[in-house]
Amino acid sequence: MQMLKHNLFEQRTIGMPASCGETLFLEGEPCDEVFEIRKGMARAVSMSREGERQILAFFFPGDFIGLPLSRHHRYSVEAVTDLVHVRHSTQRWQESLARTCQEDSSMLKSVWREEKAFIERGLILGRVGALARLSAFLIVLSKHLPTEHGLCALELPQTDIASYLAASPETVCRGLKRLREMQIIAMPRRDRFAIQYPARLELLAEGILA
Amino acid sequence: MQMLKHNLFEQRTIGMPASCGETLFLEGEPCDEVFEIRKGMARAVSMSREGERQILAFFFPGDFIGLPLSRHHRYSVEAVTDLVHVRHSTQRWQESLARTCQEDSSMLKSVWREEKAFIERGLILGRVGALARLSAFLIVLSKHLPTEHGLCALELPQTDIASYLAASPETVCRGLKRLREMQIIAMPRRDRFAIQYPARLELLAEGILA
DNA sequence: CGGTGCCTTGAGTAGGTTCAATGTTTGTGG
DNA sequence: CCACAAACATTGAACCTACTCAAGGCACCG
Repeated sequence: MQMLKHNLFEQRTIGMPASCGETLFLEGEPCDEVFEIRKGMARAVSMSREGERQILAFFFPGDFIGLPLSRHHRYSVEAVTDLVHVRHSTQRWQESLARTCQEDSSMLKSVWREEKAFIERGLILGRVGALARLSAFLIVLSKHLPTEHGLCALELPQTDIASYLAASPETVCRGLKRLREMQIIAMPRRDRFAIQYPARLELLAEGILA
Repeated sequence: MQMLKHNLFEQRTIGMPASCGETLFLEGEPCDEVFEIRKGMARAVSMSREGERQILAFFFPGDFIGLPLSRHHRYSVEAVTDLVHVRHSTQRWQESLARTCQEDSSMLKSVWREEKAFIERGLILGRVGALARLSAFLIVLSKHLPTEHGLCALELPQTDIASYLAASPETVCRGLKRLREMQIIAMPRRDRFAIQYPARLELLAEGILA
């Protein structure tokens, strides 16, 4: 295991806490720091001039965000849950990128993960039908969320899901209800869920099942 | 002007032609080459298992695509119009990135442009109302397309627009008609358009105007 | 115990999809 | 040069989904 050597940013530094709702950085601010999520969940938010809020992506432990690809941040990032994160100096990140990107591509991968998060939403929003979008989202979520006793912790207001899916909160609520009734997911509590029939959920996500 | 020195990829190499409809690379292929668009227009396409086709992004002259952020391409790229492009070795691209990314961020910018293309679609798909999405798309397009006599060359089938906007072709057609009737855009031919009232188009895009 | 924020449910409506038919443009071969 | 085919664009009508509006329920917090 030489992973540690390659990437300065993986370990070593001490995580800082941020509490639910806190803003890590704002759209338009200069890219001085790279943020690494260690624990919890964050959201990328974009605001149109008239205050229309859109959630562009969610980020999970291991993700690096606010990469200095442009001079200023193109989106704000807020903590969805309480989280632990690390701030790295942009300059050191860039140096480390220069150093490692000839040998391996571990740091380019972190660039990729940021990009992937945005592509993912595009793919989800491109689907027809609110149930298909919701299903696709749950599948993605379940791969990132910590699981215990077979239950995913869904510490995410439905309003956020709605904003991410470009749907109304009511539609999200009804969609979840529908999935429960179809026994495809279980939700013993509002903030816990389990996928009971992954195959059927996939079918829904692909728009095959009604 | 020291731009040329920084980035190996900007000039010098000879462009190769590709004709309308041609595939530059396929989803799943290894990232051996980086593609630079010199002239024309390309589209990123993703296929779901059942053959559901989605257009994820459009690319324009100056864009670098197929960046080696992951081992395999996450989307296919096809020529929308006849185009001229350059293929760079991934290895040399990476070396050049390592060399330049300490001094300036010109190459990181090209990473950013790829990412931006995906974010852009997310922002557009997040809007409510087909007219708003279409308007937002036209605004973006008009900034990229070559203009002559005040007319943008829209060498883009409406079906592609529909796929990009996650709408049916009929809706796109009716939307364009509506914009023409409102005198916000002019379309003397099917493949030419001009924005007559940018301000009103923006309002539509923001969902303010009906 | 009352408040506040979020979730849930219902009813009515508007907007977009689908289906189907027609029109237009482009390219091809006679 | 014309005729025909294929692909794309346009239009209308019926249907249906998801949104809006509005009211009530639940849970957490002081």
